[in-house]
Amino acid sequence: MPDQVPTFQHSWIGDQSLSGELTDKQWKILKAALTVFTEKGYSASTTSEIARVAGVAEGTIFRHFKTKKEILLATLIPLMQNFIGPGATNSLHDLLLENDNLPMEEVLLLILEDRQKHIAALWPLLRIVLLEANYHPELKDVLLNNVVRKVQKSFLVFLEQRQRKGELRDDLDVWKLMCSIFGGFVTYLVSCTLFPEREQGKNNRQELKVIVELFLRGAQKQT
Amino acid sequence: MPDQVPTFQHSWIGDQSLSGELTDKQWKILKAALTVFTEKGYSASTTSEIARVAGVAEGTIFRHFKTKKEILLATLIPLMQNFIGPGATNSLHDLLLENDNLPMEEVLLLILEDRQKHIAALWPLLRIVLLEANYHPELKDVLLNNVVRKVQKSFLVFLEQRQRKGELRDDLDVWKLMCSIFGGFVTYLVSCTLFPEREQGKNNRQELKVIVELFLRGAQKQT
Amino acid sequence: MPDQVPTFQHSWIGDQSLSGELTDKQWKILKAALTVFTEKGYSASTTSEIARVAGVAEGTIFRHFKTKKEILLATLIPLMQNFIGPGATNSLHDLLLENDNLPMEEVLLLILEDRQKHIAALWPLLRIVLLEANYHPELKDVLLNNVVRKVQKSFLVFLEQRQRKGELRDDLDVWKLMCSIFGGFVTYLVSCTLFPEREQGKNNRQELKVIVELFLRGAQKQT
Amino acid sequence: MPDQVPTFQHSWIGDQSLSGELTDKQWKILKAALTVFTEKGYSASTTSEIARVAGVAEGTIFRHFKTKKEILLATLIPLMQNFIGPGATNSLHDLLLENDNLPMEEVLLLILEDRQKHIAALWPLLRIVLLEANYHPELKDVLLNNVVRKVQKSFLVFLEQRQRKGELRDDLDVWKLMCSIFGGFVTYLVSCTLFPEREQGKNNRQELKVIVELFLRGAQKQT
DNA sequence: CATGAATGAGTGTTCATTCAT
DNA sequence: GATGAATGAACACTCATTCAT
Repeated sequence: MPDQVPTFQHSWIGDQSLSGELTDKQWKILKAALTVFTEKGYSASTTSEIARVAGVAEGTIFRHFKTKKEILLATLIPLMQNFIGPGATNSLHDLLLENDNLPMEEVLLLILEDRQKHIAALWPLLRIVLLEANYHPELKDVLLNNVVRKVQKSFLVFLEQRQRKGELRDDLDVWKLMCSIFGGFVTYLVSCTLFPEREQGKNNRQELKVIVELFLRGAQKQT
Repeated sequence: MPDQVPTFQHSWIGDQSLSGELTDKQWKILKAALTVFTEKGYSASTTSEIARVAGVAEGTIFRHFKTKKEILLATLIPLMQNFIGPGATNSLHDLLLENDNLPMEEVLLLILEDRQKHIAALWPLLRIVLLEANYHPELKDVLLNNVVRKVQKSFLVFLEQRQRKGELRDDLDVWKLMCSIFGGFVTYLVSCTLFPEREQGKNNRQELKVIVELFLRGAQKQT
Repeated sequence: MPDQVPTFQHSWIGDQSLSGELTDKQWKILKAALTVFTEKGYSASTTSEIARVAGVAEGTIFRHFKTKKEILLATLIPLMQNFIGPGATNSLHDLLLENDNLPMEEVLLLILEDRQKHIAALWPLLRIVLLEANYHPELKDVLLNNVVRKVQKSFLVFLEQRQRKGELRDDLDVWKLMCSIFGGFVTYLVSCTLFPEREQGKNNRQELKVIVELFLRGAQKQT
Repeated sequence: MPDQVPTFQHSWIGDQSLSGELTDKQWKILKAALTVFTEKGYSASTTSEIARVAGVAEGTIFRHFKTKKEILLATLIPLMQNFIGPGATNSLHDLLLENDNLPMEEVLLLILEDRQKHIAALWPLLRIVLLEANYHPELKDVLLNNVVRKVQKSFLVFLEQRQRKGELRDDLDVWKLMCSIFGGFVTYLVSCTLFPEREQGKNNRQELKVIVELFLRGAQKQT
């Protein structure tokens, strides 16, 4: 996955790499750190293993990053800022632009399919971000501001548009609409992972369609 | 929270406390361990801090638990089996029994209010369980079998009843119904925590009502 | 082996058991200590294992012996004084008395056979005594004075008798005679243990006979 | 003693020092370990004392040796393979070659004198090897194969030669001849150490001569 | 007198960090 | 800049010894 990341463009931790350029060494170290953190979590990872995986000497790591914690931040924060965040909204944005005239139901299905692919590809990275954000406020802040809020915003914008178009109820808070569709969708993804037997042999697109339909028409039996 | 736990009645790790009785010392150690794990996570916690918090010598800990990991399991597994799991279903069960004749909408509201209180009370505990389950398969197993499956089941039973009564659509998988209401609800709770400013001055019960209403009637504008 | 030890009659370590009587508890502890020390050596043994093997509480041990080291001394010193030492000389003494008129060659054979049996029976005990004597001067003293010197003395007395009878050269130090026969014999025993394949299918008594014959007639080819 | 050891040329424990070169630090650690083990035995020695004696940090030890036990093996095994073993046979070999035409009696005397010096110089090392071989099969194996068997072999070869020359009885197992002279000699050495008063004022060479003479001519009075 | 839970100094070992080369 | 040996504080865990019951 990191191979698609062009370069870390914006901010950086500490005083190194202010230019936004990453040397080959730094790149190798961060890639290695991500691999190791992803497998064992931050606390259970050792700098010596990161060095080994990166193919550099242990001392070299501390020439680029003052502490182990700085490696964590230098790995995850740029990834959130430049990769997870943008990645989460860009494709969404394009998708919405290109399908502005499609009916709600179909656009939502496209969105969910796109999100599903995206999340699956990013899962190991997302997992470590979500886990470590619990113990490192710096991560939590960036996660909220650069990922969560952005995703919310594009969703909200989309929902508001459709609301204005008259395709969605306007007696309800858009926020709750988002909770509903997003929550239903994520819970479905999680339950597919936890209980894979339940989804065996089913058509994924068909299943997502049901989620969308349920969101739009509601659970109550029509009389 | 642990103060409400009467005694750990069922299983226990290793051969100690098979009777389900916890000595005062064991209780103190586990309570301290829970506190420390909750604050720092398992890996970053030290047995010496647990001992300090428990007010016992470090050696005492190892008289009761062979390894640090056993402390983790001995803390979280019984809590899941005897406290989180039952706590998650018991009150739900009673609630459903007592309100069998209430309309869907009202019962769901009662359920969500009850769940919200429950989750809020348990949050620190739930958080550490969810986090550590990522690194300890033993925890994941118990979490799935003693908590997740149980909660699902009571939900499903309830939804199926109402489906049979004709109050819910029967052209849909109950499982998806559950994903929808459960996901919408949890996402709402999470977003309240992450963005408290959004809920300020709002009536909680009123908000939950909207969630329920949205679930039942759907997001699409009625024509 | 300890079952044959009647009671520890003489000295005792510390102020307990001056009477020479051993309570049942003390007996059990010392027997257990001997077992454990014999298997793992003193340093690698733990008082908790001794207690377990003895079937008493760990605290009970320290009611009878002030320190772990005192257990070692209380176990091995009386055994050397009352069991190994006497055992090494008594049977020898009897054997010599009863066979005063037998020729040198035959008596020596009887002696070696008797010693071989004795050493084989005592080996685990002798081994721990010889090993720990290297690290505990108190043990070394008792070993020298109560075992080594005694064995030497009976040997020397015997050899001197035979020397006076004209059966042994009197131009040589009896001491050296003893070194020769004793050393040859012990080396033979050790090599039997280290290289058991070498003795397979051989008649033990015949082998000992060769040792004796070699000692008496020498290695040089007679012309 | 270690100062005479040039470098450890052959095998080594683990994957360090395969080249047979020892860094200064490794050398210091092993020398310190040998000192401490020699004084207190393996079990009673602590890695912290070894570090102190070696003049390095405790952590440094574990950069070179994975466990305490590996220190023991890395110390004693190469010493047996490259120092004790060869040292035990080399000088013997030369001695026999150079004195092939000397009479048995004189060669044996030279051998014993040489062995005596050798053993005296090596005694602390030999002692710890013999003691710890009782608890560590790996040590026992190397001791048997690289020391004991080698010494035996050179002895046996020598004795067989002399047997063929007609200087030793050929009606006897060479093995027993070896037990006899070797055992008598070692027992003499041991008794000199245990009872130094006995040898005071005596001429060592003269004493060894008696041992040899006794071995060759036997203890029986010639008529 | 016997117990065994409690102790805490000490153990072997790890690891983030430093620094001479 | 890169190295990797060295560090030493901290870690999980052990165990001889104590002492309230």
